[in-house]
Amino acid sequence: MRVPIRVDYGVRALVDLAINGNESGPVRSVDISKRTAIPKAYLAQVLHALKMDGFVSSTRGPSGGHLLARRSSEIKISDVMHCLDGKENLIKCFDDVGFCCNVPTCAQREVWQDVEKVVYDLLASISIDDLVEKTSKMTTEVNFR
Amino acid sequence: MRVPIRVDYGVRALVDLAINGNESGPVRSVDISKRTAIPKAYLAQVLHALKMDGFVSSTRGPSGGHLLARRSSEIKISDVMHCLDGKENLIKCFDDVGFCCNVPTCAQREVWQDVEKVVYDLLASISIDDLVEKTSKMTTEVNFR
DNA sequence: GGATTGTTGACTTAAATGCTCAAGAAATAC
DNA sequence: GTATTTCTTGAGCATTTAAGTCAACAATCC
Repeated sequence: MRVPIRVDYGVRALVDLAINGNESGPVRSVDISKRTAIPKAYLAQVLHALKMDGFVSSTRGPSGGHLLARRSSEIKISDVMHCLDGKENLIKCFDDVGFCCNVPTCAQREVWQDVEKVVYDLLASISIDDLVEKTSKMTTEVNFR
Repeated sequence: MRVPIRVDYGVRALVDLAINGNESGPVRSVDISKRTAIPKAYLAQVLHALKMDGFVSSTRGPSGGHLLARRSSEIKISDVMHCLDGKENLIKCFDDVGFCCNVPTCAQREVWQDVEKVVYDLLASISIDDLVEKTSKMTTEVNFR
């Protein structure tokens, strides 16, 4: 059970956009890549997926780049997870009807469903903006040393 | 993010052992396999892993098989998870020192750690015996129809 | 000895993951 | 217009993991 790194990449990119994307114009993916150490070409894919789900907007050409399409406080980590980790379930027998043999008396179904819910609820309680706040606090602390 | 089916297999096998393994003797893996629809040879591996971690005992030869080595109320799903899903972390940068570039100011580390904890806590609150109880209730309900 | 059961390691197959590359399309600058 | 810059998109690649099979083996019981 592992969170794909691409979800973490997505969160990092959005946090970067929230910090560095302002009215002065969009942020180039190359710059995000440099700051976050996410491989350039891979980040492009991640950003594109985030665009498809309406979290960022993009413009091409010189002075083009990406911007948040929603307020950072309105993007929850659960959204990013859903966008980049797919829409599938924690365990296969939820999607695959007929995958689970003993449907009527399967007690552990509920367990995995509960796990799913608990994870989702936690991630839904954290927004990109929360992470921006936290990051700025951490940075301050580091600078004070 | 998906729970490997082998964890579910492990839980199913333990529940089966709790129900069908009694003082009359051990349970053959073939029988567990038939009842749970877990592939025979694969189940053997799962049972072996469970044995290595002290959850079941086994005897070979005719009238051999497996038995729970602990009380079913004292085996938590989190134990099974740990046994069969490995000891690694939810996201790679926890194990891999140096994998994460911006260690001092990485806010989302904490997020993934929280997810991990919340999942673990939930699974630690459920025992094999709880599932046995639940299963027997569900079976009764089905039979009453 | 022969039947039965678990043990163990080697293999196979399929899929997912992380990543790269290159040809394209849109926007801007000249 | 052309050149340049940026995102777009599909293809491909290497590695790992998951799920499963198989066969030789070891222990146990009759």
